Amino acid sequence: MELTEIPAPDFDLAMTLNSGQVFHWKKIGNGFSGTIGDLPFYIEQRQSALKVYGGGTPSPAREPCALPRIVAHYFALDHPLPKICASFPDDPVMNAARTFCRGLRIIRQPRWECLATFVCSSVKQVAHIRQISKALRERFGVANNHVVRAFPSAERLARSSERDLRKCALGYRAKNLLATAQLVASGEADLEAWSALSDADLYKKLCGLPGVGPKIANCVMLFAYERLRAFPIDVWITRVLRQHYLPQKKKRTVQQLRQFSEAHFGEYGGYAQQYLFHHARTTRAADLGQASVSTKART
DNA sequence: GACCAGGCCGAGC
DNA sequence: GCTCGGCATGGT
Repeated sequence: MELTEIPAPDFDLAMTLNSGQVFHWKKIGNGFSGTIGDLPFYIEQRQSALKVYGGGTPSPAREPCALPRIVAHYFALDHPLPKICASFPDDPVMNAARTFCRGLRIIRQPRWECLATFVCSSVKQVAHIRQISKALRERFGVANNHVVRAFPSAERLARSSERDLRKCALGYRAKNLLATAQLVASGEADLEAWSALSDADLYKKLCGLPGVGPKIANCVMLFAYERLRAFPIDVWITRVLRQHYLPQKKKRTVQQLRQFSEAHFGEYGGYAQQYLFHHARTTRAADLGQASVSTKART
């Protein structure tokens, strides 16, 4: 394995990998093992630098200096994070999230891997999505002699069956994953070509795929197409918006939440959303943990 | 052992 | 156009 070190200012590796945008990185020692596309990596953060072991076996097809570029691109180290955070609205909830999530970046994920993973994500907790990602990689991914296998291609999953996919604890999502894999494998859904589309057209295309609706389409736009405005609204964000931004006796409709968030969070709304999501989810989980501990102590 | 989870889809209004 | 139930499964 080659070892390189790359500068990574304004970046928190653990925060980014644990924020619920990517699900396959495994904590090992002081760092994380995972893949970027088909390449295996082990990455440790040392202050504002990353120590990168990786890329698997060096191949003549790849220039030696390519690895730092691949890593820096994946973690979007070129995103102007101070400017992005400064663009967030100035209010108590957003400010708390911004402070809590310092160094969190929106990763540039491979399109198919991101789409497939989020098709599997509906009404699943983050911990379970990780399990599904792992199961799919181990059952269908190519062995790479590494801790984490690469995500299986659309072609590979298209050749599987709903029965086999269900063995990865997918439940009813198996049918959608298979159908979407077949559309992508056949070329009918050309994920790479779609990167040239406008936000609105890309959104329509994604929503045309089995198992993809407004929420998952926005996740894929944000995490795989670098549409940093895209604002996925899941149960956590719905709670945040209803509690802190649009409190009202009469429940706001999903439509109202969409209109508000698109207008209110601006150019980097997707980043703001991710900060709000991760902060809400993490602090809520901590609260629940505390509560159960104190309950136990009392009984 | 309930309750909940990064929703989507078709059916019935 | 909108609301509502069904869908599988495991973590908390």
